[in-house]
Amino acid sequence: MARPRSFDRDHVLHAAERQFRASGYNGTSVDDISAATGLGRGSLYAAFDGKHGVLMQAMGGYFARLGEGPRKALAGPDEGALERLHAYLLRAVHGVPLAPDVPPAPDRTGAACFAAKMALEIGASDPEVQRLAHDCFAVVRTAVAECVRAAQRNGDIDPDADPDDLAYLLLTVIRGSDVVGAYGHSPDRLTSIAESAFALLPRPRQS
Amino acid sequence: MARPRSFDRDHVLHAAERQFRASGYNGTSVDDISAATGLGRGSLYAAFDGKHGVLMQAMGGYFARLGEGPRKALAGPDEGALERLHAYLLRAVHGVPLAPDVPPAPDRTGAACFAAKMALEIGASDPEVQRLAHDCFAVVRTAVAECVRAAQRNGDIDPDADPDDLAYLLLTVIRGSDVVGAYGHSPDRLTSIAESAFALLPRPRQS
DNA sequence: ACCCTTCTTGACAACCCAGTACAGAACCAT
DNA sequence: ATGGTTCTGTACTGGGTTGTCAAGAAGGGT
Repeated sequence: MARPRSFDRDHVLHAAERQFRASGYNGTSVDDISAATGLGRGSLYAAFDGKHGVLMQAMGGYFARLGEGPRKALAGPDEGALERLHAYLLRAVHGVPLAPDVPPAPDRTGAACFAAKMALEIGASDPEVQRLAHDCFAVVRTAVAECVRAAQRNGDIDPDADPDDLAYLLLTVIRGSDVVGAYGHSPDRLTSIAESAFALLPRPRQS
Repeated sequence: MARPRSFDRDHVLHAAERQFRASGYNGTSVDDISAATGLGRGSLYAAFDGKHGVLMQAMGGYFARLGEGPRKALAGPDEGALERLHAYLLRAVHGVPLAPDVPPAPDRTGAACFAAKMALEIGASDPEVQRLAHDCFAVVRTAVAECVRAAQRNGDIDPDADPDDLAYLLLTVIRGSDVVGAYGHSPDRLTSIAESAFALLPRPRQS
């Protein structure tokens, strides 16, 4: 018995995310968000509680999308774990897609980790953002570590290696590729970096 | 026959860099810079041409400091190249110090690469910043590649490995450690990541 | 057809910010 | 001492930003 919303919540949050990515948090005004999403100021404040609310909800959505990637790509039987890790690494360095049906980033600005980017800009003064970024890292890290353990059980990775250390290292490579790839380097270069990292994973000694 | 400056140029730029690091570019006002440096607005505009000028000069100073590190730490004879690379990597993941006599970062906000941070925030709309960040990456990358080549000549790294690929990978690890270490992870963790990366460098096959 | 609830829109006021201009202070050379 | 030149600090202005408010539009139940 009331007027329904005329916008799609996720669509709005994706547009806002694109805007935040392109201009940064402090570089985007509420009017920018309004223009990017098509919503008026009032609707934005009513539905998302203003600029910061939009950011938090957009980051929440990003976190959910980000978590799906490693969980789906890395979970599975021990057999093939190394191959899954390989495939995930190659995809991860190219970023997290906005939607499942738009796999490649529209341009390079969409590739870097949204959470990391926001955390670097305002995390120092915004504990919520900081914590969300930390969670984003943790979900990737734990999934990778679990996959490494599976590969070790299958005899594809040196059992003496510490899975958590390797996961931290791979997470670092993924995050670093965001930065390196952000400007001035081609996607091919990122793929090459991912391949190098994968190739250097410690294989079991052949006795 | 004129009044001399009453401030130290580098000191001002360091203070501005700290401020930019802490609040981001768009998050710091000219008044913030004024407060952090002690200079009035007029002096800032006369000496540095406003906010953007301060940023560019601060980034220029950072670039000079950044370049010194790998050049001094990595250059040298083939013998010991691997060890130099090891030492450099361990230091690099902890950031570039503001001054040679203040080696450790005061707090974690000072650790991440200043150029990368600024490029991520405003590089998309500021080609100058983008280029400067690219140069910062290149100087590290080429120095690392050169050191890898030296280590290869000395028989410490697999001669079949591509030095440029390895340099890109190590650069990525260093950049990634900035992001991972920015919030929520201890310096020990960064050291551990650097050690893991170093340990995985391809050694020559023992025949 | 009517009404009530919710959404949407545009405008408004208070505030902050970048950049400029002007007046005063400091310093050095003569 | 004095003058000229440069630096320093502050006040001002125009533009942009945020958050709020009230009036209008739209839809569903009765």
